[in-house]
Amino acid sequence: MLDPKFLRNNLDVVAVQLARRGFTLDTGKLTDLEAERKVLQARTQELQAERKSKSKEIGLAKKNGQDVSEILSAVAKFGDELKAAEIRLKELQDETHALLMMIPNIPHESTPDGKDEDENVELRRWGDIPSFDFAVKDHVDLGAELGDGWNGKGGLMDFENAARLSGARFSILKGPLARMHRALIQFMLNTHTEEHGYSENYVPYLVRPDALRGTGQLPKFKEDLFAIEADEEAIEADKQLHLIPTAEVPVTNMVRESILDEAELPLRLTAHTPCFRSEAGAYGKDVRGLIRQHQFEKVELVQIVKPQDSLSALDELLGHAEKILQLLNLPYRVVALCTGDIGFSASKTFDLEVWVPAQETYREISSCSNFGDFQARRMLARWRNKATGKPELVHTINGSGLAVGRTLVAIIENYQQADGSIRVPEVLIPYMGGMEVIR
RNA sequence: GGAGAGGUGGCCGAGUGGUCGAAGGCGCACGCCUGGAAAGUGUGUAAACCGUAAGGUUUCGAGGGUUCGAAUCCCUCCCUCUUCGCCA
Repeated sequence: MLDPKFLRNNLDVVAVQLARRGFTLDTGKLTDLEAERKVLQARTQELQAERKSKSKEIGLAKKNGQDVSEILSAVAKFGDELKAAEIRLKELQDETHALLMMIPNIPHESTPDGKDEDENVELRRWGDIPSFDFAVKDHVDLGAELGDGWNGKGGLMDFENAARLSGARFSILKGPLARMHRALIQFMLNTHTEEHGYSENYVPYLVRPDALRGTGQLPKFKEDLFAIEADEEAIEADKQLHLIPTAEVPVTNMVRESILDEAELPLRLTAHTPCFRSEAGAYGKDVRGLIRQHQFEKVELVQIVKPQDSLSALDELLGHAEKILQLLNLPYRVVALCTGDIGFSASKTFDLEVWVPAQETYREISSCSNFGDFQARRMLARWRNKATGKPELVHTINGSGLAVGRTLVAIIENYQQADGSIRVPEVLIPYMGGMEVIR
């Protein structure tokens, strides 16, 4: 959420900044709401102050054994007006808040302008794109042909069977492929906790709407989430559980409604979780196979930092994600997302895109964003500034380190051999019980 | 799921209808003391919101109710702890 105070005092400036990302701010609506709110709030508070002082008078008078009937009737006179004012004020505040919750973050000044992903800016490339002296296959074909005879049928990557259980966009991994998937998770977590200073967390996969509002998935992106069936009462009480679309939600919300000591910062948190997304995007070659699933695994990196540190922390976190690709020797590039492509809550985002040989292109494998105080304000996550003695909003940063399924895709395709077998990346061999090739 | 006990400021903890946003302690900040530190000691220190400010409003798990007035009384719900049952 944007700072409501800043917003109403700089409506036109904010509108211009939001226009950079293609969002049209309804300034007229906000102005109208604000005008009515201001008058009403002043009046309401005036009446409340009146009631408060009168009530104190009554208390004193009673104690002194004086007659209070005169004061009582004075209070009764404006009771109805006060009640009506309070109700209307609440309505106005709720309406304004609902509007505010639908407004995306302001892009950071360093975020390049652009209307969509075509205008993202490539910053650098790493690694050598492998050349093959045979026709490369994609991971779907490779996976289906691997493990001949393994448990009878279906290859090591089986979408047909998964579809029978769960429908489209689910997958089954078997044998050494399932193990490599698990190996990747261990490898990523070990690297981040042992080399990059993150603390490991195990977190809930089901969360309440408040947590999702905190990080920005709600209220605007309800259709992308899987919700658990709940009765009217639970929904009314705002307790309906949702499957997490990313570990960002439970991990970032670990600091919600708290005031952190300055000495505790920065917090570097990591967690491996499954992620569930119901997004019903178009099918096509570029989302074939394991690329876009309703259920996938991810190792997430989150940092909670002081505002002045967030830009450098984003660079640092990006480096931590890059390190995984480097250790796996997977070629990738770093892309700065333009204003038209950054997510709702983000002010600045770098994507890591890994080389996918079968598509002869780079595909997103990690998205690292600085949210500024946007999520912190929604969560009421603060730190105590020693200089001022006051609580101030933290800044939040997160990124995938990495998406496990897509990393598996990248390994399968980049490490494929002419006979359809897959070499195991050097760093994963210990995690694979010494296995060097998957056949 | 049953029974019992609880949910108060950054933390602990007092407070059962009125001058309570709330004693006391811890922590923190600044000062005194000290060669320096610790100890001791003095003062200050909840948050959110409105307001340029002065100042004001709200908040004692959440929501509703009673009342001129609620941390305090009533109702509903949530959560935590203990215990029994069940279970991985």
